[in-house]
Amino acid sequence: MEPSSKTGAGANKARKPGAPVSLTTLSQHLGLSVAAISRVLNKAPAAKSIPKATQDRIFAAAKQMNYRPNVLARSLRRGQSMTVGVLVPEVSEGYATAVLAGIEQGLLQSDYFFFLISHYHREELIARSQSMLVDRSVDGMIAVDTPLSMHPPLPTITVSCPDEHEGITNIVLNHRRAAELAIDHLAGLGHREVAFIKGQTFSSDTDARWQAIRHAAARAHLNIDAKLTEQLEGEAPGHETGYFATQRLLASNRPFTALFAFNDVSAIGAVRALREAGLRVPQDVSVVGFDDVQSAAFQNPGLTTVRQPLRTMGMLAAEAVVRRITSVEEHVPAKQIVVDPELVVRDSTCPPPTKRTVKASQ
Amino acid sequence: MEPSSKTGAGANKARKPGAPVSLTTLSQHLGLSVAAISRVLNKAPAAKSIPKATQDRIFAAAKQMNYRPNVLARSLRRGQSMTVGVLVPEVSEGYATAVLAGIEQGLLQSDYFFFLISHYHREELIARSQSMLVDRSVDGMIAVDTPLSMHPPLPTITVSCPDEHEGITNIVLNHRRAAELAIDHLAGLGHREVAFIKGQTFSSDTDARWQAIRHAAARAHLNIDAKLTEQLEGEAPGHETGYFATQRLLASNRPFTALFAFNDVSAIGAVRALREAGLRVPQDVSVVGFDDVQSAAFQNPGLTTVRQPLRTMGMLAAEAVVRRITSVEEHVPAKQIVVDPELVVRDSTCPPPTKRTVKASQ
DNA sequence: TTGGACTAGGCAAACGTTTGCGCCGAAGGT
DNA sequence: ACCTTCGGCGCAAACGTTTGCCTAGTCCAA
Repeated sequence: MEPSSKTGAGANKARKPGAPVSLTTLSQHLGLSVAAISRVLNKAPAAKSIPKATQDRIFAAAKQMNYRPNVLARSLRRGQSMTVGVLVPEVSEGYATAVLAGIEQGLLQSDYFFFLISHYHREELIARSQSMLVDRSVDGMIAVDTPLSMHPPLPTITVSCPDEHEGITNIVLNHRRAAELAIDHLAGLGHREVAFIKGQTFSSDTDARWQAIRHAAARAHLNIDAKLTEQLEGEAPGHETGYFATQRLLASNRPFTALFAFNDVSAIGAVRALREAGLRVPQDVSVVGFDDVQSAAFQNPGLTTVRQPLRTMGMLAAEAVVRRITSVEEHVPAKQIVVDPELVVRDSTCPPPTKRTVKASQ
Repeated sequence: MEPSSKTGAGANKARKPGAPVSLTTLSQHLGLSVAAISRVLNKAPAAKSIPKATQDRIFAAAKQMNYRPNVLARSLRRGQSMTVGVLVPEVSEGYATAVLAGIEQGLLQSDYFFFLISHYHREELIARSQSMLVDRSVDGMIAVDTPLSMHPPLPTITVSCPDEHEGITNIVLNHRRAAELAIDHLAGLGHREVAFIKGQTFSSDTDARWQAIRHAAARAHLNIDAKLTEQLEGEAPGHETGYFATQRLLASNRPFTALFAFNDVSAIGAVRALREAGLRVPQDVSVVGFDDVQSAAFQNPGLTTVRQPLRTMGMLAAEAVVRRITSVEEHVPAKQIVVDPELVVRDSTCPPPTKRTVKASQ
């Protein structure tokens, strides 16, 4: 007649041995209601009224039967999936990948998983990805170098996306400082004729970086020759784009003693183009990259570059999005989080050649 | 009294304007049961008995109210989450990243999403990741260059994991052919003293590749000098490992005219070590890499390498795992899927120097 | 007139959790 | 003796789907 024995014996449904063990399984095993078990296992406040002895029984049974909560059911009920969506231009070498590594680390620390989608900078894919992620009930989003197409209905953090969406926190590099590091380095070495390669139009950092460069150049009394600025072209972010941009630069037949590329990958392409034109790096032309991707140190020559703390930026993004998801209070979130660059001097820069006879040797 | 008007007027619960629209919302709007709507929207066989006019009404309302099925509820009910888990050693430049790009593409084509976890080759992390993924109710798994710790209870595809787990399909390179391509290339150029850098012990390809190399060397009547074989050491898969391995090779003071590295990343490190020792690549020492990662072409010199179709391997893995998940019939799956390598000759290889005076110049 | 067969759907159970509320007994206060 | 207050749980609804089974009407043949 006592309820425990009744429920305990009332295990009318025999469990298949292979089937996963649910709260119901446990409740039959223990002669307790699923409610009680759920509360105890989740250490809910209501579990306070349940005596220690019972709690221990519950924990022991859960461990012994290897109970694993069904995340889908829990998510459905709780209305949060412990999942965030991550949008990147693409999974390849370089920028986004390094950030992604940081995101992964940061999210995993808080028990969040993520769905990854790459959109190859195609606008309709960005839109579609955003809504697919929402449909998948992610709790938030992180967008890396991605111009968001719609205003996201979820907590969202962007990395290097300067378009000012309302209520979105942007993780951004201190562009001004970055530009000054590179420009001052080159000017300090004595360079006066510096060529520039700007980023693709679709890349979110392009404008901000360029503004910063102009500012830093003016500050260093360095003249920017419009004829010595080129732009990365094409969708693919590979080395070729930098290679071609440099070829165009060389074709203009204006002499330059240094080149500041938009990123390391294009800088590497640039080095190749210079070399093919018979110019030595750094003796004839110094080259400065941007990002400090892993392979930058192992280029030949080792690439002088402005390091972005990419992995850190990813971690910051992850922490920020989790904070936004879990914070109940709606205190207005920071508009941006600024991280600082660092100049890494390697072997691709040196003082300019003393005689001014340098020219595309052709 | 008619049921339609009754249910239609019976919309007792007013929907919050911001709340997502569910089947219930639609059913109240249409005066139909959720069951009918679900069947029609899913084009279930039972929907056949529902007239075209009603179906059209349903579709129209779903579109107009922008109904999006709740994936969690659906997954819970159906018992499948349309999600697979992907295990990689780490998100960085090189091997795993390229495979990952293929996996992403392949999965997205079939409307599968994926959870990504990297384990940094740490055994306890592999075990933990595997069970976390199972807890997240993934429908299957793909493991890239990962020694699985437990036999997975789910459809699983591995990429380059030769440990023979029962019922697992492994995507694998034709190692024999790969070795022959490289060895025959070097032997054909006239190299007789070839150094080798093997992979880290934890890397799944290491053994198979080394066997294949020995076989190919024997076939080409090329002697393998045990003193001229080194191994990558350390956990991190960066360029440094190749750099240090090459330094050890040089320290042995045995002359060699060519070096076959385990992968491109270590080959790049090797080039730097050689250069620092005063050796020119390729004039003094030819270097052959493996993988053909994106930056290989833009090394200086451009790296001769054995290309693995990494992206394709990822796509194959994705397609295979989807096939395994969705196939009802339990026909024994293929043990492995073999893909073919390709030799990419660039500028890091040439015939050996004619005079045999080459030696570590120090 | 009865009995299929077909049409057009509805009911309710399930999937596994979480959680608001309620119930019962015992202890304690007045 | 009665009321209150806990302690120790249990009931059942809810999250949003999917799906096996049912019903109510209609049409047609026997």
